[in-house]
Amino acid sequence: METKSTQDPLFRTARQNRIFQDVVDQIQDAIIDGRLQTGDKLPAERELKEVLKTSRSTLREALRVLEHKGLIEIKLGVGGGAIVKSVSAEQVTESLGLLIRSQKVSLNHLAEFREGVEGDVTAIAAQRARRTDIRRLQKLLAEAERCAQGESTSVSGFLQADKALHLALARISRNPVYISVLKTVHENIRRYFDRYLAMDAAEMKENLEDLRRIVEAVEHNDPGEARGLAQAHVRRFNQYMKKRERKKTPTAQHTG
Amino acid sequence: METKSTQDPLFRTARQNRIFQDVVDQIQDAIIDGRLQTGDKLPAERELKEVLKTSRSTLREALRVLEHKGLIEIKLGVGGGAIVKSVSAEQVTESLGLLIRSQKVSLNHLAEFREGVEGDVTAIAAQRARRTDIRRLQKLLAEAERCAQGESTSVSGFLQADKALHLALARISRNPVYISVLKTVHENIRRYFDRYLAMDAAEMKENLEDLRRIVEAVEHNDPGEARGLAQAHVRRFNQYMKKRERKKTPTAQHTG
DNA sequence: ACTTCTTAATGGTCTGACCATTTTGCTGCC
DNA sequence: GGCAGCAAAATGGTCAGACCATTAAGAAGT
Repeated sequence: METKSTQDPLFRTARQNRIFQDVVDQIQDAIIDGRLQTGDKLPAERELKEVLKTSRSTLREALRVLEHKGLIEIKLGVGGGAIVKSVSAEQVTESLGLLIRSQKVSLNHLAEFREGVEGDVTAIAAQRARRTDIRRLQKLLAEAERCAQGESTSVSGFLQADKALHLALARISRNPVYISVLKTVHENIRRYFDRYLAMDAAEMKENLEDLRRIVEAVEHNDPGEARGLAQAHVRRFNQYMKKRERKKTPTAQHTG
Repeated sequence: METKSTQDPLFRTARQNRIFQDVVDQIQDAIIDGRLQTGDKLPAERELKEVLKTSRSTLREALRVLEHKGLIEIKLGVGGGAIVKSVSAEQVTESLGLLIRSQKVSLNHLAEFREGVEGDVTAIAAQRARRTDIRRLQKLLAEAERCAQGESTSVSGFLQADKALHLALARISRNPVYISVLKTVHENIRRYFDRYLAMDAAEMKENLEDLRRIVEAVEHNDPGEARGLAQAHVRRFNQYMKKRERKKTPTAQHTG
């Protein structure tokens, strides 16, 4: 059975005696299969514990988990309580973020992944962009331009516009998987590699030119060109980061 | 300020009165910056609550969150307690899985994403495959062959081998981001679209041929060819699923 | 009609108890 | 001496009940 080592475990160890887990499962299932809709409010803890025949502490541990999963939101005070949230990409972000922060993922890993995904997304966007999409891209491009060349150049503003542009491209794909994944990546690039991002004017200009050409390719519905440009853009960006990494003292060493 | 709508919130609402959250943060930070190493054991709840000057229930809510984040593992009995786990990709899987299951993501979305990512991964694998990698692929291929053509054809066996092969390709990339992401996708395809997967012999044979050619391309270090084949393979696979979807009653409609 | 106060619902925390599981080591038989 | 089985203690899991903090809604006063 060669597959044994690679296959995921078919079953998880059945831990009995975890009532809270059962509660989590019950509520989660209800949310996933639609018996609980987004916006619905769960009964108050003191009621729910009666229904579930459990104690309040156990119930609360379950609610904590559901909250952390992003399935419910808990509000305080009168009329508060647990409200079913629409499942979103937030949690994906957090866990991939943990992975990145804990030094399991190097800058190169992330960059390689980004290169592939951003390339795909941009190519798809080039196929699907409508006129309103293009207008939106151009707006963001103008914003980036303003930050890069205007009287008051702003690196952080430029980076923000850059990020917004990438996310806008993801949205044009209209594929929630791409949107979540790219959001995650950008979120974590910003949060954990901010220290490296001190672009000089020349770099910003290069980057801006990249963006301009990408938007142009999307505008002309040229997926191949768009993909290549996006990939080159990511590579360039990564090289800036690596340059900074070499210069500054890395605060996080690799443990591998 | 066009960027406002797209930018992520800079700060989250500062919720005081969430002691457990503070506990979560403290422990998590300790893990992330290395003061707590993988394998370390946290003090017993009754001790830790004294150190943190909190109650056991509050502490337990915090531990529950940390456990769910995959940062600790809790064992029962004497010598049990919370043990620091190495951060892994598990959690990414779960949250993306949630997104997929909650019908925010259609089969087409997933397929499109898969096509891009599997293409990238396979191309990278074709660049990096070593001899041992190739051997491993060939083993898996033989396994798939056995299930598809042998005296006792087994669809589920074939699908498992197929999945294992895709994951093996991801591992050859040696990029943990790709590995996690693909694991997630396959995990969720299997778990939630299983009902569609009742391949007939002809389909299995087609699929097997796809796999054979992919492995061959990887073996010959031909990234372009590998990418194209992988993409075609995903497309074909998706078409099977869609065919099944049309036939059977869809249990999940789209909400938007 | 507006402001302010009161009240009650609800989540957050705390205490202390008991239960269930698991390791450890002791006991006693062979 | 060694091994089976049992007893004890450590530790997480659950429970019940109390009180605190926050919030929205209604009551009261101007």
